Amino acid sequence: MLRVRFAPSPTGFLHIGGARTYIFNWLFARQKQGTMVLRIDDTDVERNTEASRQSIFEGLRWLELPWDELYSQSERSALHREAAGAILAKGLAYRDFTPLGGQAEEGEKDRSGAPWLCNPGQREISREESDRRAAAGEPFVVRFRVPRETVAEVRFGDAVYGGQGRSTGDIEDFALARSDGAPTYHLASCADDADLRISHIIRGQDHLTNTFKHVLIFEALGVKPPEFAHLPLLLAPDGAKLSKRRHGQVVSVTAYREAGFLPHAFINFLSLLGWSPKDNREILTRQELIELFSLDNINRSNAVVSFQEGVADWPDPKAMHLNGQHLRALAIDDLLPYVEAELRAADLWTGPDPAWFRATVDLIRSRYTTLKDFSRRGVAYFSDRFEMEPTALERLNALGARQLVAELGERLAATEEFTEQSVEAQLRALAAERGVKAGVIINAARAALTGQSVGPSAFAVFRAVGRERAIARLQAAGC
RNA sequence: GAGGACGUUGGCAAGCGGUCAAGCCGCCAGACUUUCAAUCUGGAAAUCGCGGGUUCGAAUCCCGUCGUCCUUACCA
Repeated sequence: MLRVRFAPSPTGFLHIGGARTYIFNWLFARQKQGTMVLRIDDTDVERNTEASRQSIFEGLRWLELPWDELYSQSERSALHREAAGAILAKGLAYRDFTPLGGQAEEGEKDRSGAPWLCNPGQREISREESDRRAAAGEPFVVRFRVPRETVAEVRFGDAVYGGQGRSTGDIEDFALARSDGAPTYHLASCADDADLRISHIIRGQDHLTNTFKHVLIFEALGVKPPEFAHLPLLLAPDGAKLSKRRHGQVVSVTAYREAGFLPHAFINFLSLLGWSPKDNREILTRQELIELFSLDNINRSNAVVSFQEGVADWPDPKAMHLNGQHLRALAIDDLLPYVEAELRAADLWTGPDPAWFRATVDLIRSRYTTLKDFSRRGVAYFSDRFEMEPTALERLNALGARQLVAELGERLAATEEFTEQSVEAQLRALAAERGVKAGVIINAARAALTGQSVGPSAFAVFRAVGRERAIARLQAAGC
C-alpha cells in the first residue's frame, strides 16, 4: 500500500514551494491509489504559530486536493521519546553532556578545517556513567552514534537524483533529542514516517543531504527506509530561494487565490515547475495530471518562478496564461460557482436569473484571465456601479456619437422586440440614415453599456445587459 | 572551509553522440474582427556557463574551471 505525506512545519504561511510538494505527493498518491497523509511537523514549539497552521489548512483546502489522514507531531511525542530511548538502548546513540553553547561560545563557527563530527570524549562515556549522570539530573542531548568504524559510506537511491552516497566521516553526530527532552526534527520525522508506514518521501531537495541521517535513523529503528524522491527547489528571479521577507506575498498560496486564480490552474502551473510530461502538453486537467505524473519525469535543476520583483506582486505570466486557458476551457457550470464566490466577495451578487448568469459568464469569460476580472472588468454586467473608462469616453466623443447613441436608446425604447438581431437591425438602420459607419455607433454603444471600449460583440452585450438597463445607459450617455 | 546537487534563449522546458538545438509563456508584426481577447501565420531572441579532451561527429561522454543553490544547529 503506497503512502505519502506532506509534512510542513507551521512556522510561516504556506508558500508555493510547499504547495508544489503537496501537489506532487497528492498526484502520486491518487495515481497509485495510495494514501495522502498531512502531518503538521510542529516539534519546534518556539517558532510554531496557530496562524501559520491555519494558513496551511486554508491554502491546501483552496487547492481542492483533499488529504486522507491528518496528524500533528506534537501529539505524538510519546512515540518520539520511545524511539530515542530505543536507539539509545541499542547503543546506537549516546548522551552528550557538553553544556549548551559549548560549540558556539567562540562566536563565529570555525569554517576553515574539517567538519565538526562530535564533541570530544562524549562518545566514549560508559553506559554506567552516562546513566548515572543522567539520573543525577545533568542535562544532555542525545546524539546519534554515526558508525564511522564499521560503515564507510551511507547510501540510498533517490528517484530523482539517482544513487547517493556519503562517507560516514562527513556525517556529524547529529542530535536526536534536545536537552529538554524534545525530539529534533530528524528523529520525530523518521519515527513518524516509520510509524505511519510512509512508503515514499517526496520532498524538497533541501533535504537531500539530510537524508543520510534519516537512513541511519530508519536503520537504527530497525525499519527499512522508504523510497525517496527529492524535488528541485523553486527560486526567485534573482536566483535566491523564495522567502516571504525578501519577496513578499507572491510566494504565498493565498496571494494566488486572492489574485483570482482558479485552484486547478494554479495546480497546473506549479506542476510544470520541476516536472514536465515531456510531450509538449501544458494545459492539463486534473485527471490528466494524475495519469501523466511520474517521478521519472521530475527535473533535477531548480526552477525560477518569474514574478515581477519590486514592480508589484504580480504572478508569473505563464501562470496568468494558464489561468486564462482554464477559465475558457472549464465546463461553464463548473466555472459558475467560482464566479459567484468572486461576485459575492466583491458585493456584486444580486442572485440573478441562473440562465442569464450562465449565458453572461460564458459570454465574457473568453477575454478574461482571472476571476477578479469578473468583479472588475465585468462590473457593468452585474451592477450599475461602473465607471466610464477614458478609452470608452473617447468612443463616445467621436463624431457626435453621443447623439446617435441617445437616439438609438429612444428607438429601442419605442420597440418591444429586443434581440441581438432586432437591435442590430435598428442600429444599422440608424447608421445608414445618418450616413455614419455602423462601427462608430457599435463602439459607442459598447462604451455606453459597459464603460469600456473593449469587450464582446456589442449586440451580445445588449442582450447581456438587458433591455431596460441598455436603454437607460444609452440615454444617460447621450447627455 | 568541507561535502553534495545543479547550470539548454528573459522564464518554463524538450533533447540522452549524428539534419539549420523542439514546444510553451513573454516580446514584435500580420491575418481575422464593430473593439478587445481568443485563434491562426510569421519574426526577433541560445556560440547549449566557460576551457580542454575523446570522437569522422558532442548540448549529449571524460577532465578541469567558474557560478548558483543545498547541507554542515539542542530550526524544520
